[in-house]
Amino acid sequence: MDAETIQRSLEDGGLRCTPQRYAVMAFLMEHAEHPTAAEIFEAVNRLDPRSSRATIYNNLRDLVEAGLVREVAVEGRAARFDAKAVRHHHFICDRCGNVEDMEWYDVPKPDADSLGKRVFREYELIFRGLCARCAPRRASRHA
Amino acid sequence: MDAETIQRSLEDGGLRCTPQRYAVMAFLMEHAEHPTAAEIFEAVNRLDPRSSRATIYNNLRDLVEAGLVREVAVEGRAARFDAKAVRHHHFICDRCGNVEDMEWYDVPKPDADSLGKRVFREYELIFRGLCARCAPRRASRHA
DNA sequence: TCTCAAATTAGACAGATTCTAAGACTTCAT
DNA sequence: ATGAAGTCTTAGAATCTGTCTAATTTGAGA
Ligand SMILES: [Mn+2]
Ligand SMILES: [Mn+2]
Ligand SMILES: [Zn+2]
Ligand SMILES: [Zn+2]
Repeated sequence: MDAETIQRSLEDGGLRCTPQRYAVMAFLMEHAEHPTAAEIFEAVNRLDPRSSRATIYNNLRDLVEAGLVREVAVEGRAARFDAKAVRHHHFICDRCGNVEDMEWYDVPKPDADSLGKRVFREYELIFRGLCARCAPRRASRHA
Repeated sequence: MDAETIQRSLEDGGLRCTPQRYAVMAFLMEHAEHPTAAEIFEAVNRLDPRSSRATIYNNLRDLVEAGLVREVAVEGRAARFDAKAVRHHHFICDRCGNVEDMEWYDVPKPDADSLGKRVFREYELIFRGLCARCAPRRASRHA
């Protein structure tokens, strides 16, 4: 992944390009597996400069607020993060909790009636079932 | 809500009808506001018999596994629960995190190609934006 | 160079959920 | 009715995730 590209996307989001912030963004742009904050912390600290846990969380928050990163909540597990490159839906595995990207397609938005006074911003489609790794051992009941 | 109905739905799910489990299921069937485990704990303990926190969580897990209850993960907040009466989508407020029901409508499932070896079980549509209560004060930045 | 806001840090803290180990309750076969 | 075996509940400890605090460092701009 080109350093220029990463730096530019931070600046586009109105964020200064600090070494720690750069490391988080770079890791997310290079890894599409929806890592958790803990995984990002571990990964970026295998190389210098070291980032503290607080900084990982601070930067993830900043990146999400800037719209550069998406946070995916998974029931009962740590949040996962995702550099929003191209629009896409998600598939979440019932068994292992893995989040996988699914090709984007539009679906009809809810009509004004059912929205009422709510202000619509976006939607996403979540598919559930068993991922390719879990499907074969479907019979076994526990992770 | 009819006691018979609640009891029957537990048995349909293959679960024994204990007083504590009944209390959780009854509360969920009578309250559509997607309560958290803590809210359920507090509510069912305003009357006897008392349920411990562990029992609330145990029973919520059992109910979810039995397919009687849905768990809704919201970024950065406690999980919310939902007796799956009628099929519906969800609207989640960006500002206050409230989860609201939206009328169900079908959308096209992903094609076999993009599913690959995954086993599809269900999908849900999540809308995001501002709820009716938050929309008016849209300008203010913090909850 | 100086100043000041922004960013980082270690560690304390808090909230949500799970785990543990013991006891109580059910079921079911005698 | 009795006893064994499994299921359920419980209090509290433990764990995991994420936030906060207060002190320090950094770096952009004057
Ligand atoms: Mn993704
Ligand atoms: Mn609902
Ligand atoms: Zn899986
Ligand atoms: Zn709201």
